[in-house]
Amino acid sequence: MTWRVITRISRMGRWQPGARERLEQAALDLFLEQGFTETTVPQITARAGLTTRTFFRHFADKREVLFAGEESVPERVARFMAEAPPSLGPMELITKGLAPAAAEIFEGRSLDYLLRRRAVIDAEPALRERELRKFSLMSEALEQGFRDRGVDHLTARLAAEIAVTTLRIAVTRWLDQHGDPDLPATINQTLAAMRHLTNTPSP
Amino acid sequence: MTWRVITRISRMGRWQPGARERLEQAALDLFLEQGFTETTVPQITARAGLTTRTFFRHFADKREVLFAGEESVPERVARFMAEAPPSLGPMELITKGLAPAAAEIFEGRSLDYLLRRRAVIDAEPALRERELRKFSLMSEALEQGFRDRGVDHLTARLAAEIAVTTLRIAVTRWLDQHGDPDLPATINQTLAAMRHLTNTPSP
DNA sequence: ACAGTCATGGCACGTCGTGTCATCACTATG
DNA sequence: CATAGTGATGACACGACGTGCCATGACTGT
Repeated sequence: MTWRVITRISRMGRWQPGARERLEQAALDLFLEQGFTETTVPQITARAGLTTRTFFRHFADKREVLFAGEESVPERVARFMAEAPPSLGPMELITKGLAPAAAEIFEGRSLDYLLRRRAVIDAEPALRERELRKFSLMSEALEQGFRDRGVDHLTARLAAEIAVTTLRIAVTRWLDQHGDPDLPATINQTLAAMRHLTNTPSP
Repeated sequence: MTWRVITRISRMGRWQPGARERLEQAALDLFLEQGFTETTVPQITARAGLTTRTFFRHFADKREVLFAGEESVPERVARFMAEAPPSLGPMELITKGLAPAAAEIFEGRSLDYLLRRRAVIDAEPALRERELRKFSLMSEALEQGFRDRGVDHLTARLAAEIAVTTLRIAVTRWLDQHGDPDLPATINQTLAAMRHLTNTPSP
């Protein structure tokens, strides 16, 4: 019963477990209901049964509540690349590793959650900025991973950006199609299109 | 009615002309002296001889003062692509058009200004976010331009991202080398490296 | 000379994000 | 069982950001 939940939260408010998750859920719901800008932090914390100050202990700013868990992406990327066969060149590694890596990163989040989250982000330029930064951090981790594998600076940077760009476009297409071809398949399709485009001879 | 336009432009302000430019100069100087976060808007306006309220009439927020003039980039991109020979494919257009287009966009700004501006942006994550957004807007304009030339949706998106990525990396390298090989040459080098990377066969 | 236009000045206000200290539940230790 | 320690939360103050609103004064056109 909603009544019981609310009562328990309001009564035992202090130290109820899952504060972070409650904040994420309340924030996403409110952003969908009334928009990101129109939602204040006190509104989020009130729905989660917490105080404003606590919100900023869990998230650096109001936008970060939509990007929880992504801070581990760079180190996961680094581990993934360190474990890959050293013989693989940059483009080979992207071709063979991007799809499984992306599948690992996105596992555990439902398609419905991803779609609702994207709707909020796409509606707010400030949130799109933050999302671009997240991808940028991922690109930096990729670049470092390539360099650790002996790839020269420029090639590492290019390969990292190509990988992230492909992933971003593939995820967009995947969500546009409501997940119909699964993400790995969409990534490989996008990679194929990228190859075809860049291999076009210029007469 | 050309004389009317000129008159309006020459009358830039209530007391002293060039309010916008003074704000940009004061902001860049202060950001370099004491950092972006440590600089308040009242400090900028005090140095420029204006008030806080006036700052936000010229710039949407504190970060935008470093990106003045870039709001015209998307439409300039659109015009550039509309004027290009329709026979050129996406990759041909990038190969032949990116360098001159970039040269046009960056003309009139001194290398010293660009280097100091980059130092400020690189030191502040919030400013890097905004810069990523500017490139994203440029990419959207490019994508629309490709689609207007009859390119399919996915290829247009890929080509736009490749062009922007190449430009970004080339500008970074160009500034790293203090402008030694000029920007068009650096862009073409970067494009060559991109071609070489993506054309690598995967055994 | 007169009225209109427009950038600026000035003020109030809500929101964001942080510093600081107090409070309370849980835990370890004796 | 008592006590101190730990760690998350509550509560308050505060500066900075950004906006709405109206007043002011210089310039423009008639």
